[in-house]
Amino acid sequence: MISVATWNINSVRLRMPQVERFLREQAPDVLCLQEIKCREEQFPYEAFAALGYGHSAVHGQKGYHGVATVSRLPLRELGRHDWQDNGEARHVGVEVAGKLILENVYIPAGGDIPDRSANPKFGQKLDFLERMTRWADTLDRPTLIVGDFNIAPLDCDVYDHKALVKVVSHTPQEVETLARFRDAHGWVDLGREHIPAPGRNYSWWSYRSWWRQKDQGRRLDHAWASPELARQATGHRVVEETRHWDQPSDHVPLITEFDL
DNA sequence: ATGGCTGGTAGAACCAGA
Repeated sequence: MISVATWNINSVRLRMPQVERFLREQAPDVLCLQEIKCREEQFPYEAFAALGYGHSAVHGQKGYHGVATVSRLPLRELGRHDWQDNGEARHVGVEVAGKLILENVYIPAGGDIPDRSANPKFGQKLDFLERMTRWADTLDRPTLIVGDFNIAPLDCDVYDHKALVKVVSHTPQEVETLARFRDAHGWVDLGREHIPAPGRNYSWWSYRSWWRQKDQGRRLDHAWASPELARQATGHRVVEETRHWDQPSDHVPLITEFDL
């Protein structure tokens, strides 16, 4: 059995107490982090090693973004894609224990206005997805891709579909672009395999207080597997309680278990 | 109903998140 967690941590250095608690309580074999917000030399390797997570693949940058995969099992780094073609650190790929190809990705948020000409960030988000799609079309090994996709694909993945259909993260253009990525490889959305729609399955709530009070969540974080690997997924859960801890990330972790 | 919150880099207000 191999268990893989993914969590947008919103600054790994600030959030290490929460990460430690999560690893002690949930004990996944592998943890994929997004938004570590530090350079590689600033990453808390020693703290992870002390918890048993001595293997890591870190792709960081100063201040923003950044991803890291830490593991109790040996990792072999496979590479880092720059699907936005602008130097931002948003992906790292590894092989876990010679058994699992694991891609850790942080898809761009996309800014405020869902229009490529008015808002270049929205175009960059779509371009990122289209480059991912071309990459997915070439895959020839069972793969797991996890991370913060910054898209809530189903109507039931947001608290109010009608209210959010023009809000970046839930627009038809993003949902359709993500569907083309899915279809390029036949990815299986494990979150909805194990928690069928319209079951409650949010992974993000704004820090702004009334959003939290009204449970206005969105499902932005995902674990998608190749079809053959998806059949080996034996469990999947959202650890929602972390959103109620002190100084929480605005995202909560997902954990998927595989019979490997 | 409002994204009226949060983190990083600054070294005061910005940018970025989504």
